[in-house]
Amino acid sequence: MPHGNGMGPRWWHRRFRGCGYRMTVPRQAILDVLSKTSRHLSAEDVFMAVHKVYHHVGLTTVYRTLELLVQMGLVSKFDFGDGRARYELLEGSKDSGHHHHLICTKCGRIIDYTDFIDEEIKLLKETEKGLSKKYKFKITNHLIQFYGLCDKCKDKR
Amino acid sequence: MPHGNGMGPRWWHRRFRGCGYRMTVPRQAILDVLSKTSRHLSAEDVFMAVHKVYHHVGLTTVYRTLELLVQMGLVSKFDFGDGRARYELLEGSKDSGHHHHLICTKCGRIIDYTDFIDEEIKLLKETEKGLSKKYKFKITNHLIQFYGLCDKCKDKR
DNA sequence: TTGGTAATGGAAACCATTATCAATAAGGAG
DNA sequence: CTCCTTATTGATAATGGTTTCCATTACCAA
Ligand SMILES: [Mn+2]
Ligand SMILES: [Mn+2]
Ligand SMILES: [Zn+2]
Ligand SMILES: [Zn+2]
Repeated sequence: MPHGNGMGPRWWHRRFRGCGYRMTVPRQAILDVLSKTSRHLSAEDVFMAVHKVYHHVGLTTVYRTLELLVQMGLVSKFDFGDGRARYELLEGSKDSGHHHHLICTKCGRIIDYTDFIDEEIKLLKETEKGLSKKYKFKITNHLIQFYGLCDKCKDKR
Repeated sequence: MPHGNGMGPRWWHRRFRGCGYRMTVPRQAILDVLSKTSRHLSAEDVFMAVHKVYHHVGLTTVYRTLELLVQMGLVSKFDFGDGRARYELLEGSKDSGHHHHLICTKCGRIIDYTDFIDEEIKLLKETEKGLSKKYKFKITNHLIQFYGLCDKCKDKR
């Protein structure tokens, strides 16, 4: 499900320059790949996709760039328990684009959902307030994942 | 914070035998270590603790046993993002003992909390209901972690 | 166009976890 | 208690995702 939000090469370029980074061919290519999928790609997935177009881009650069993008807040990094990190371009600036995951423990399918985010955010606020008071802990982020069986795996066997 | 709930060597022995497994010295030792701490130990942590008493127990066995305990439902396995799995004995049988985590992104401190579990469970139920309907997804488990700064790290710098 | 330096990529290192396999020992039968 | 079956163990090697190294390349401000 390729998206066509307002972001693109020009925007990224500005963003990079604004942070004092250079916009390079590998970085551009990696962002292109990420922006053209709604799947949760591993570093190697990204590498293979980029490699089809730019044979010279190395896996090391993919790792480095993904880490940079995460650090810049453009990309989220997840661990779904399959032994490799998975990356996903954050759409929209700031908090829009934030979502949670349903993970099928049988086939590994990942489902993004945003439907109930509002209620979860409310819970988050309350929890944050309570925990801040009790543990003097300043919450800056959260991770919520549900595990179970997807429709395809639920029935058979 | 060593706990003294109703479980112990005898109980574990029955549990193992009930599953058709043998109760061995390494397994006993690993359970002892896990039951005497409230920290979230890595496999190597467990190995080192066990090694002090039983020099002959190998790291491989620690990994194998921890995996077995997870699979038996006696131990939870977590990923706090530091590149190694962390294990924790589940106290109480069944769902009691279930809790969530506050993770300090600066010093790595982990705080268990159960205070707001009830509200989260309520949210979970609602979410589960909604998601089941919309995505035909059967939720069996969930992971909720809050990231931020602990009281010690919040202030300085 | 050029120079300073950030960025790159191939290879090697790293490191948590897993696979191998011969030796060991738990525990049921007798 | 002893024997026997076989689950379990542990030293070692292998695996595989991620990082580190470092000489080379190429952004981009001047
Ligand atoms: Mn997602
Ligand atoms: Mn815990
Ligand atoms: Zn599935
Ligand atoms: Zn801290």
